[in-house]
Amino acid sequence: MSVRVRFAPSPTGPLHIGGVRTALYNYLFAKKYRGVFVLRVEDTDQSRSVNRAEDYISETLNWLGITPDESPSNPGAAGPYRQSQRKKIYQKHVQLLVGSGNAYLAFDTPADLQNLREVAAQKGKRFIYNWENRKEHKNSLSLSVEEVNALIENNTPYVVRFKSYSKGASGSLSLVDKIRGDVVVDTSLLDDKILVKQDGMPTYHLANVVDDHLMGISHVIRGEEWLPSMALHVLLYNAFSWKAPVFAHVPLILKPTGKGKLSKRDGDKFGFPVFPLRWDKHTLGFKEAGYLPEAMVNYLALLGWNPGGKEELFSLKDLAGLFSLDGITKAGGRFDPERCKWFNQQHLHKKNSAFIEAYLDELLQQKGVANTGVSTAAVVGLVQKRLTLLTDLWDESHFFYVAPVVYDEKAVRKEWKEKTPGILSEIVKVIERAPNEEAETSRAAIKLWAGENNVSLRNIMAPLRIALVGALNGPDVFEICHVLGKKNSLERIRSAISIL
RNA sequence: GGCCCGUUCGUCUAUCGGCUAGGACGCCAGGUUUUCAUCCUGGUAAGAGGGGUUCGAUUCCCCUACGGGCUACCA
Repeated sequence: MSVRVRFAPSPTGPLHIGGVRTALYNYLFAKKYRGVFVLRVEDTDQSRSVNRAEDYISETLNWLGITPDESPSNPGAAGPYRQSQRKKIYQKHVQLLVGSGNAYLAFDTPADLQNLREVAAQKGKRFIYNWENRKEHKNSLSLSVEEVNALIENNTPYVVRFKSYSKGASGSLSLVDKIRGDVVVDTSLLDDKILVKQDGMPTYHLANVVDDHLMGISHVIRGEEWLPSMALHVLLYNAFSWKAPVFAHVPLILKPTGKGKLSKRDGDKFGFPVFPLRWDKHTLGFKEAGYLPEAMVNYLALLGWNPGGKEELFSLKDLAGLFSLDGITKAGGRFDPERCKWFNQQHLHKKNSAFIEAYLDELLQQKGVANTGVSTAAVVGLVQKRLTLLTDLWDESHFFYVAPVVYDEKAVRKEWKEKTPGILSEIVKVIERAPNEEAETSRAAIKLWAGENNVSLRNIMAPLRIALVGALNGPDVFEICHVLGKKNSLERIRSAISIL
């Protein structure tokens, strides 16, 4: 059987990290079995759909490198890939269900239902529209054919409900989830879910089942929040006499601390992004926060799944080769920002330096730093291993481009002594005399001078660093000198001597 | 409340009846780097509780507790 999987988000806003992982698992599964990864947009709720959201989803998948094989913008033979464009298909199929007695028309208004709920709530119960009471409501089961026809003639709004269980039938339904194993449900506890809304649009349940079948989906890999609906969906497949796909419900991603699943607001609360890309001014994404798509993919893949070995650093390609539904965890996993950062650091260190150089060049342009003659490649060479986030780049490299204007107070107090200007003046001469600008040349020359003049290296290195960087951090001092160039370096030392 | 799912170090996880319970993040200590970071070495810390089954249970079963999800004319 050929593998066809789908990621079916609802375009109601920015895709969040849990959705991203579901998409990733679908992609990995498809690639592992040389199958097809479909993107289907579930925009059946007109009131909640946001135009921009569909683009956002595509951009996110592209950024992560998990591009769908079939999608609204790149349709295959199973289109259209937007549910709002498949209305006729659903109408046709729901007729089948009504015709076979598996579904019926219900004329109860939202107000009616609200009322029933309130009455039940007063008795401390919950109203469920099902086999126990469906005959008491206003629907094509309780009304005569003439009454129903009259209502339809009068354009009375109605919904279509699924007849989920009938009295006397066996309520025990055994379901199989690839991750959880057997799940037995009592279908007499199910309610008669609405299949088609008053506006003629299908609900998720109908659209989902019809589309998955028509699009030839072999495996439904989706979030655990759908587990309770699996029985309804299987019942629907049965009602259509269709073979149900394999279901795999993946565990949810939980908040780093506290209760519940990760939500939009947790980003602000914990100070990390929860969205892949920037959505608006207030919600920036992992990308803008300096995360690499490789790191996101790696971290997310391993949150809720693992291949078993001790290796943890994987590329998307590695993961696609290793992926298996069997390795998915049953329990929900907490999002750990620290661990996510670590993955980013690791991938950043492994990243082709040309990528970081390009990022730096762009950054310099943004900062309005004119051509300083400093080699971007050389800077990245010294600085790449010091990055955790891409956005650390300026912190780590600004002093290559902008001479210190202020000097770290604490550092100066500690390391800038009375004799320091004198020593540095001599160092200036030593550097001037050096035959070339190589780091090792100046290192050797200064070491030699220090030895000859009985000055401890500490009294040279720290002040030198303060003069060049403005603080006591950064790469090797001589390497900095080398990248800065002799002229630049000497200027900085002289200027520090005069200022401090 | 009802229904469903889950439960190994603080966190992500390995273990598919034999365990001195392994790895990773974090944290702590040491080393390298005359700085900081990287890197290396070591340390810290766990199978929710109670019953079974078994020669033996983290592993299988039951109960309890706790956590999570669902319970819309939202997905």
